[in-house]
Amino acid sequence: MKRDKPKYKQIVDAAVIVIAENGYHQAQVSKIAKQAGVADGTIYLYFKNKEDILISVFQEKMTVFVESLQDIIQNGNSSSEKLSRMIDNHFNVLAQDRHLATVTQLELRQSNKEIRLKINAILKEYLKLLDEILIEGMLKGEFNPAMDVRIARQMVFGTIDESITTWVMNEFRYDLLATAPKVRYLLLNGLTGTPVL
Amino acid sequence: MKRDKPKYKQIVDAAVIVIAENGYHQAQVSKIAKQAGVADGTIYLYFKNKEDILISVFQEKMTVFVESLQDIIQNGNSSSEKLSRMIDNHFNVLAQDRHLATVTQLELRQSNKEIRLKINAILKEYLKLLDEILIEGMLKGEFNPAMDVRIARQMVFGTIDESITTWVMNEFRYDLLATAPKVRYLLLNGLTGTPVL
Amino acid sequence: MKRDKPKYKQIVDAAVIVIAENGYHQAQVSKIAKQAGVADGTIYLYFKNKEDILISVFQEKMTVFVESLQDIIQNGNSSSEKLSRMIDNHFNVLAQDRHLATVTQLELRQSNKEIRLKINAILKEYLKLLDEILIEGMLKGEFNPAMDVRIARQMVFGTIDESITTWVMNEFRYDLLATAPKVRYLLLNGLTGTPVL
Amino acid sequence: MKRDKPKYKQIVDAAVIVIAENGYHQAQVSKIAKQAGVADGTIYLYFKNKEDILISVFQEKMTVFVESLQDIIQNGNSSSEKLSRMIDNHFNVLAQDRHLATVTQLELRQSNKEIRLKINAILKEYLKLLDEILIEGMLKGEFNPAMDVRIARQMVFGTIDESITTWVMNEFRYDLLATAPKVRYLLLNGLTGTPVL
DNA sequence: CATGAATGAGGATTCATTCAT
DNA sequence: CATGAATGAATCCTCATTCAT
Repeated sequence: MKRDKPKYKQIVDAAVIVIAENGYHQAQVSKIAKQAGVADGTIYLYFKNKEDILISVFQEKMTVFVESLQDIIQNGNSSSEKLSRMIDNHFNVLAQDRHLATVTQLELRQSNKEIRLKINAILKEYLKLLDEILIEGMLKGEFNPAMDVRIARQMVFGTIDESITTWVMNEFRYDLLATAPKVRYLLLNGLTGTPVL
Repeated sequence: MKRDKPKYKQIVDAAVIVIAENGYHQAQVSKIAKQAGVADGTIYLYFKNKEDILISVFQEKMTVFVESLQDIIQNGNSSSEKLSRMIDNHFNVLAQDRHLATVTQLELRQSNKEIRLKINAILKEYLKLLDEILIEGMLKGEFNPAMDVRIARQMVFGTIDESITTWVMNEFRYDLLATAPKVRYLLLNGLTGTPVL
Repeated sequence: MKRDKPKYKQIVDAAVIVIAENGYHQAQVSKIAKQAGVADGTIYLYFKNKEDILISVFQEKMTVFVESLQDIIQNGNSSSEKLSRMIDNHFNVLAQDRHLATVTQLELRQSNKEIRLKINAILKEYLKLLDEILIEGMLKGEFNPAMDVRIARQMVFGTIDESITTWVMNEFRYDLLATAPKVRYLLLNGLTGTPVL
Repeated sequence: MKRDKPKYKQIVDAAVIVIAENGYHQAQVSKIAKQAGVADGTIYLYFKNKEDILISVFQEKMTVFVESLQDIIQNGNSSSEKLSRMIDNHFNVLAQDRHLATVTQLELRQSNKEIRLKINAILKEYLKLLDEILIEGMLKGEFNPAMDVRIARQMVFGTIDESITTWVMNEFRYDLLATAPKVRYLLLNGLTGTPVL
């Protein structure tokens, strides 16, 4: 499997650095090759084309999220606790790797529709796990049993995503982690803090 | 004022169509000119450069949102009603113009950092109005007076944005408008539906 | 005759200023029109095309040189005195109008071969008068009767031209007029200062 | 060193031909590439941009002049002999390569100020060698010890330049080489042929 | 496996000129 | 006579990808 060869990871990591430091549109294949310490042509022994590199970057990094989330789901207690830990984990990973945060929140979104669709397909696995938490919570009565799961998932993910993107756009000027509990609280209770009928 | 001349609007509208139908990176100036029914050079009598066209597209269309929202704020009753109407308005405008939805949710985000920053600056005005609604609601006791407005705003906008983007990515396959009341309900009440302490 | 109409001269003078201040390649028709205080289209009521403007500039200004030289030839005494006065005149006119010097020595030479050929045709009249002085001097025995007039003319004109061009290129940093007598002396006596057999 | 690679010279030579045959403003990069037998993109592996090609053309060809002149200075006897050989050499090189003559005398002068300044800097080396000959001759008493070297240099170079430019403009219709000894004679003895006091 | 020199398609922008008013 | 909005042709350069070594 090519994904186990050392140069594969070498190139993926080089891509993250190059994209974070130069921006999506200035991340030429030759720059990535140089950063990875290989020749331009070598890239094409491990990746079909440039698009394949970008998607692989997302895939490799997403794996970390998915695995953490699987662990959280298996070892958590209540659904709201799982949700909290999912939020914390999401914020933590990106707060600790600003290169990665820049790449996922800003740069990779500049890719064309085709790539974005493939990225979204990869993201789906993560969102499916989120759905699991939500559904479990609904069944258990922790979450509103009448809510639309899709909308709920979009609210959770959209809020997290928007928060982190804003943080990146503001050049990491404030403490992202302090935001996590507030996000959790607001997602659970909504704007009113008490149910509106 | 050039922005009042008919050709200005003609070109902006042409740009929306061309970008929606061809994608951001395939939206050449010559295509926009052709769609607008003017010569390539005419574009440059109304716009400084291609970037200026793209920003103007966003600005012109954003004006519709901002003006509607200003109207909603002035004529609405309760804060939660204003929020509801804001959400409805946002969904309605884009549900009725799929070209525009494609452009704002997918294509325009492929632009480079410079353009994105300018787009974000325009967006701020809209978000400021959203903040007004939220703050008013907190003062009136309709919204949780203890909540962090920034996070609340990110939740509202992030949820709306994520919902619409998903709809566009799924190629408009379901009824977006049916989503609006659910989004409203979930934003107000949160996942639990009852306050969690 | 169009050349007697006030706007004709107005445009020619505007062209000199615009070319001197912006350079040949930045001297657009619209800039010349603006400087002349007329509309772009008006230019074409007085000139066939842009090339026609440039040639007219040279022609109008060359007239000054030619008329002065005709006067010098008619009123001078010895041939070497005529030559001296011709040199002085050439240096004087350009020393007093740095815009004109910039235009004739640097900017107008950036024009294409076609224009340069037409400019050279206009220059010929001036060079013919120079030939007259030289031939008269040869007949009178003031100048070497055995010399090749064409080469002699090229030496005189080439030396003057090179001197003035160097002065313009050095941004008028030294006194051009102090150069005139030295040029005259060297042209008459050559490098040796005494005849070489 | 890129300048030693065969393609470098190949492209420079192609540029001379293309410029000579099509004129400066019609010498597109793609034409030069085609003439050189390489792809357009290959040009940019050897040259930074089009301006770099043009300057390199002048530099490469000027090197021939400078090296010949250095040889002449080292191996010549009297100063006037060195001057004669310098003149002969200048005329010879251009008489034998009409493409080059067209390019240096007419086409390259159409370039913008930036390029012209760089070309002039290259030319200075050549003129410095000319100054050496003149100064040596003054010290030895072969040339007028009282003359202004700058003016003398301008006379020598201006005369040669004017002669060759005229020849090119007249489309090589007469024998340039026959001109060389006359130029030499006139430069040394001046117009009078006998000293004027 | 690895290299890196070579390829060549593709697009924003300027500006001389026209012509309806 | 005068205007100035509109025209549209024309070109340098980048960079993903290939393939001979």
